[in-house]
Amino acid sequence: MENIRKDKGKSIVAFPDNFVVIDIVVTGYAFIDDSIIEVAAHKYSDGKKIDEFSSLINPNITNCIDEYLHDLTGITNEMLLDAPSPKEVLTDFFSFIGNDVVVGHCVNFDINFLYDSSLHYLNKPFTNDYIDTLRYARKLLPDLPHHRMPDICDYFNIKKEKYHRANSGCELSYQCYSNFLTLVNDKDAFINSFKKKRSYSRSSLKDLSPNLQVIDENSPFFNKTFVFTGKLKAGTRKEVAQTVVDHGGFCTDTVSKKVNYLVIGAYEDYSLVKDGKSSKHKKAEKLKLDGCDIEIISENIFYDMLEDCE
DNA sequence: CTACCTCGAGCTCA
DNA sequence: CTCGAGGTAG
Repeated sequence: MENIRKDKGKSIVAFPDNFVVIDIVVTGYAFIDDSIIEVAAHKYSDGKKIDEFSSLINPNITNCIDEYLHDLTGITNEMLLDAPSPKEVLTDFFSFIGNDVVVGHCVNFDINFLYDSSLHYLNKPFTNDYIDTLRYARKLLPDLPHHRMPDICDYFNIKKEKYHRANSGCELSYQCYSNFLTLVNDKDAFINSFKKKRSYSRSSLKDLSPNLQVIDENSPFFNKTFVFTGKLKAGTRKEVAQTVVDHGGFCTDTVSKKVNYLVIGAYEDYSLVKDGKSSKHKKAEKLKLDGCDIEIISENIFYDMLEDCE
């Protein structure tokens, strides 16, 4: 399990003058059980296609194309009978690609398949760096609900016929790639947008406001401040916090002197929590010893309190 | 507060 | 891969 495909190339964001668009057709998504039955590669230099390669592959597995796959691709079992062996095709295919950067949509998937096949049939890894237009799509068109190949083609008005064949897959990937490049105004900014550290912004429970309705001043929640730790059975923390607020209470993310209740959910399965108590739990116990008005209650007691004021 | 870690879900590929 | 939602430490 460790260090799988350790010599695999990197997924890069770049604007190379020379690259090779690739696409493959496989019998399914399982890397171990399924086989590559077609490959294609289109070589580009300074914006022009200068060469191309494609071939079916005979994996030597009888009837490896079922009805579904035939309907999808148009490839038949008979067509594969005359095709060369994986070893022959892959040798020529990798030789054609050379050391160029590889481009494709969700090409990470193709790379993984090719890596495994290369190891298996040629006894060497596939190490080329690659540009995955799926990453570009998600970055440049964040509002699109999906970023599958047909979605991207529709967005750019690219005609997609028989795109489940390797050659047309290359063609479509290239068109998508070109269109994405036109959307990039500032190359450095684009590259940097992939390097940005992820933000850890968390919507705080403090800012929740009551959902409407009249607030019962006699409710045990009224003007009381709650903090949660662990996973709650009743739903997400925010949802539970909302009900507290609706009953006139407050919620925060941190335990302090102003907190009246700490609700203990399930956190045994959190690997981060050592010696059985979360940091919030320990802090609350300390505050209680110091004489603060803070109650540590179980999740179930909390739900009982909720029921009592329905 | 802010910064960083980690687990899991959803996405995408024929 | 990316992100949301949990955690921790300073």
